[in-house]
Amino acid sequence: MNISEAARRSGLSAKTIRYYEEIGLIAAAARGENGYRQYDQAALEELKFMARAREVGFDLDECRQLLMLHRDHSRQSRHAKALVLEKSQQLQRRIEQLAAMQQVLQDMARRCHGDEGPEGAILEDLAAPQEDSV
Amino acid sequence: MNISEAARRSGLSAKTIRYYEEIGLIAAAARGENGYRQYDQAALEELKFMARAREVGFDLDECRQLLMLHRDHSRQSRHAKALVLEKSQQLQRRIEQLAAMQQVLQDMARRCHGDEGPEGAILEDLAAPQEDSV
DNA sequence: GCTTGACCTTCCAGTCGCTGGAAGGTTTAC
DNA sequence: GTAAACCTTCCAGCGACTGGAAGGTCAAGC
Repeated sequence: MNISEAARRSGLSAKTIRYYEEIGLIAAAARGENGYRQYDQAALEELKFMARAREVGFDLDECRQLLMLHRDHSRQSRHAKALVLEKSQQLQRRIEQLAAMQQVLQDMARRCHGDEGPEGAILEDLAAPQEDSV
Repeated sequence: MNISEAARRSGLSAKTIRYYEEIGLIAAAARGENGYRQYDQAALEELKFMARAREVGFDLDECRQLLMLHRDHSRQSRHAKALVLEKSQQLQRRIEQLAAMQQVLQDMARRCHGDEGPEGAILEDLAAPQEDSV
């Protein structure tokens, strides 16, 4: 299949697929007589793997590691597990951060009349946050 | 005060402060005889405002809008409230996304022996995720 | 056979929000 | 006097793409 079909099926954009190839993250695709990139099932699986790993929050370097583990999936799930656990903890921390921020925003919105008022509470909040938030 | 002191007190880096000035996000700082940037209390307040707004998740363009509202804080808290509510909703969606991802990672780790096994479940998961996850 | 439009290719530039580093001037402390 | 710690400007680079230009190819319709 051509690149746009591979893109559609993997969930990556054609641009992104070319980019991954360019930086050596995935193997260079086979080419047809016309020079077009050709993707077979195995290549598509790697693209899907990448899309999924990116979605789940791995950065490109982590994806590279996972993909390598995936390719020679002889053993070494320990590496993969460690990677996943670390990423999961990172994600947990990030979620907590965002939740705290969201709390601040909610408080700000709640305390703001939103119509007129002398000078809405929101901007005050950003200028000098409440003691008890975040 | 000089830029490093302003940086210390605002929570931004000196580099970042210069960058904000360069892109016209904050007013150009006054200069001393030696050409060094000088920050007074008012300037420092704007820097703090920026640091806080960034922390809370506004991008630079949103910060620019909020800062403008903050400067002529005559009225128009409606704009600020709308901005904050929208951002809060965005944040909510992002949190839900991340939580879903984290769930996937946790499932992956849980189902992975992590020592040997034929080929740990993690890489399988990325290649072909479980029907019931995400 | 010709045109149209949707593909495909490469390459270069830009995005966002900084960060690092070079090359040089100034101030402060010993 | 000199060393360290500031400050200045400018230019390059990060990650992970995205957009666009310039041009080649392919399939369908007339």
